[in-house]
Amino acid sequence: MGYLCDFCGDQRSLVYCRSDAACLCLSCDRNVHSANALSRRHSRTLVCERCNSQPAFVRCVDEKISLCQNCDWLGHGTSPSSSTHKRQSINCYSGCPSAAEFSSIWSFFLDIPSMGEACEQELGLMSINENSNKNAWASPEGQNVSGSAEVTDLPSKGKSWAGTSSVPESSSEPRILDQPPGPANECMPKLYCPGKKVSGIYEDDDLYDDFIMDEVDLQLENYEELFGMALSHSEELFENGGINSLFETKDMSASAGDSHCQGAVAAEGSSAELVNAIQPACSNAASADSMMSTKTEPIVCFTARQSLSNISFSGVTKDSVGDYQDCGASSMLLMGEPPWCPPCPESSLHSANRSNAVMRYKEKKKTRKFEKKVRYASRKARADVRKRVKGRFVKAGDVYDYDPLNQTRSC
DNA sequence: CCCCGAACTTTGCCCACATAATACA
DNA sequence: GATGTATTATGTGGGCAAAGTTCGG
Repeated sequence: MGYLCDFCGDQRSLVYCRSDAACLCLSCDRNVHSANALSRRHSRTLVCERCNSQPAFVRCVDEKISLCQNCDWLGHGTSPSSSTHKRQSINCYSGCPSAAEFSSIWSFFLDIPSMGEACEQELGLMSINENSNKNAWASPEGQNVSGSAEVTDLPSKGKSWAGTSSVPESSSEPRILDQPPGPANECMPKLYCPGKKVSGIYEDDDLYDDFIMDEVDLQLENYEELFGMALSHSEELFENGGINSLFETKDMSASAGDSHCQGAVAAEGSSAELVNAIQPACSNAASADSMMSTKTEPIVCFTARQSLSNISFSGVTKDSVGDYQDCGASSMLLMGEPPWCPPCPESSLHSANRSNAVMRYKEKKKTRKFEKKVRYASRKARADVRKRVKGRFVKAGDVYDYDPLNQTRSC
């Protein structure tokens, strides 16, 4: 990734696609992401104008520059003078927005010289016809209408998510960025802690009042049919790094009963408000891989499409649930109760069912095959016939204790 | 309920080498 | 820009050791 478009190698890259881990010019962005419904859902954002390699996460109003989290910290976190710069979070988009629509997403859109030019050239005649589905266009990562939100504390010091595995967070609630980046990752867990009133996240959002996973029948018995349909899709998403579901905890049983803060939830819903309310925890977030590698903070990102009473989780399959190690997320899904939901009497009524569900889940997981994907069949073929000593390859001609071909030993 | 040790399970590393990827002329 | 050569990086599987987990006393 660099200054030039990863696709055409000709134009300047302006947009970063996390799913493709690619920097693209507007023209290629449109071409690539109008190919099919899946690619259209790829979430994109601006490229950091400083390092030109990472997705921009915030825009410095004073400097008129879009920055990734790392560059933001380097630029604003270390210098007292620049730390007071006003910054806006940059939100993601999907679909193939027109110039006007870009402007509505990013109020600063036309302030970006290269964007303005490119836009006139490349997007002038574009429309959003193919995005008749508002959801595809509506920011899958939960930007608000303006497409940008002023934020205060940006995750920062020592938490460069670009290079490490921390997860940046942002809030849908506009906040002023008048302070230097503070300690990272403080906000995200708090956002979803039960019992903690999170200002701005829930209070203005009626939808959230109804967003209770218990209403969603996500019992284990259903997960086959629930996830089955998403299987192929999710595989592609996982392969492409376009992961909507990011799970990372170790112990399902522990987290299953854990009502305390288990992580962030990002959702892409039919309701923009819902989206706004919950997705920002992961919006503008680290690339999927960095999120995946986050060991310290359990992260749950799911995609809810459709009404709340009929949520499906794209990107979450029965396998992906298991693949991510019995995590809080899977338990959440399987138990039909969000991890941030405080214990309540009703939930105890279902404890028996839950135990059964967990048991069945564990058994299923036990028998599940972890299929390894072989990238180079030729290498596999060679490895399959290579002689070994205690499992290790040996030089040709050396004594061996295992020959896969005839299961004999030379010594 | 807590602690300890044994048994069991999971994870990650090692090896050689063909081949893919990259750099350079 | 196209081609050829040299160098570097990658990936493949079975066995082992270490780490982690479970379970019974």
